[in-house]
Amino acid sequence: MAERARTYHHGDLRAALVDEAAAMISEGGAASVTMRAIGGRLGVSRAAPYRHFPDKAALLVAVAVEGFRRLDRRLGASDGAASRSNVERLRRMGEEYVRFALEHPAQYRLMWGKEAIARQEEPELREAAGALLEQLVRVIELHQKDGEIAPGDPRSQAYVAWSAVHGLASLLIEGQIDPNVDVEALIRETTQTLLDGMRARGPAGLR
Amino acid sequence: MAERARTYHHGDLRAALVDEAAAMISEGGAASVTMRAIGGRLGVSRAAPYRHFPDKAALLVAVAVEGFRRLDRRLGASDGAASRSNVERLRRMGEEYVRFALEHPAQYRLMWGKEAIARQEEPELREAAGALLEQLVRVIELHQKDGEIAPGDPRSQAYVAWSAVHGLASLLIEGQIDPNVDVEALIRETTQTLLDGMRARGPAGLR
DNA sequence: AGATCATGTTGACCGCGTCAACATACACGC
DNA sequence: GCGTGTATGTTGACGCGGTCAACATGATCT
Repeated sequence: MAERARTYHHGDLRAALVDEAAAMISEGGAASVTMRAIGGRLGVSRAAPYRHFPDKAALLVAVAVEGFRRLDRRLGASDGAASRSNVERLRRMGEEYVRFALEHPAQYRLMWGKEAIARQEEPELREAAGALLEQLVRVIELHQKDGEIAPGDPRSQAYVAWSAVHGLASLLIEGQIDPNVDVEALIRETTQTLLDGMRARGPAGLR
Repeated sequence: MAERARTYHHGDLRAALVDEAAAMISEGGAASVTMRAIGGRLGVSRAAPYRHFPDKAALLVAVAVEGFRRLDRRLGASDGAASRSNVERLRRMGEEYVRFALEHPAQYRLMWGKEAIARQEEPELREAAGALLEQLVRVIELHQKDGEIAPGDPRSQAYVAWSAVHGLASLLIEGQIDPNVDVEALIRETTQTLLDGMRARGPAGLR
């Protein structure tokens, strides 16, 4: 958007801070992000960020929120690319989800690292993650209409699906998976198992 | 084991440090663990821990390793409690896994927070997590023999199962799940979907 | 132009991880 | 029993990082 660089105090620090923090996270992990370093890279002083964020945690929250939004958009795009009413939409979303995490491991980690970020509920974060969930719910409802997924509360089904892909992404990112494993195959197997399970049966308990 | 308290320099600092760190993590989160604070609580000075761990990260790794071992034992116990050759073993393990995470959220988070702990591969951690995986693999092999789970590489199936429960645990712990949801029901639905999916079909791709 | 606000800078403080120098207690050979 | 060495613990100091307060300066509005 507005691209003016050098005339003002800085131009658009707030946005630059978020971008730069995200970049540093990608390059050197969250630990490498320091108020001094980020200021230095942007040519401002260490305390400048405090005019835009109350503290470092707030800046990191902004980066995490941006991450959720990017992921949200990406899943939306992948969904749009699927032929409409195609039963494979959910599968594609799941695969794209995991790929996103693999491409941006440090940021993805940050999106989940509430501990290091904020202890109280950040409404913006909650909201961004909620949008992701909503998107999932809608696709599941579509699949239900096609008879591709068993009837039942789409929200709890969405949680189940989210658990599966987030868990896999997590395992992969944290290096918990044997490097000899074919990652793409594992992603496919996970989504396949998930879809099979979701198709099988209604609420629970009846085997 | 050896329980002598007050005679020696300290008695058994190393173990006490790990215990105390784990306790502090439970109470106040990982951020509340500081070399000075932990020393204070144990009546030693801030530098004392350095006689037992090269740095703070190593101490935290020890706590994480202990977490993996506890979880491993707990799953083993829950498995033993199931009647032998019962097809419900995997379900029980999955449910116990999530419950463990809910009961020890901060420690569970630490077990996955490599970022904050160590960037290079900690063999001990890897090993402890590996034991967990092995246990899963064995149970899956059993279920395959019973025809309860489709044939296929039990290791990749184990990863799929692990993904599901770890993902759910993660969502729950990080508060990503609507508090109105019935957690126990969600746990059951997740394991049920997982089991249904694993029963359905072999390798992948054939629908 | 002058007042006012937004934005940025500098100096200082404090807590934390960590190392080096020093202290002490236990262990073992005589 | 007694020195001596090693394991364990303590204290002082350093540097880094987050943050606040006081100050500076560019922008904005009348």
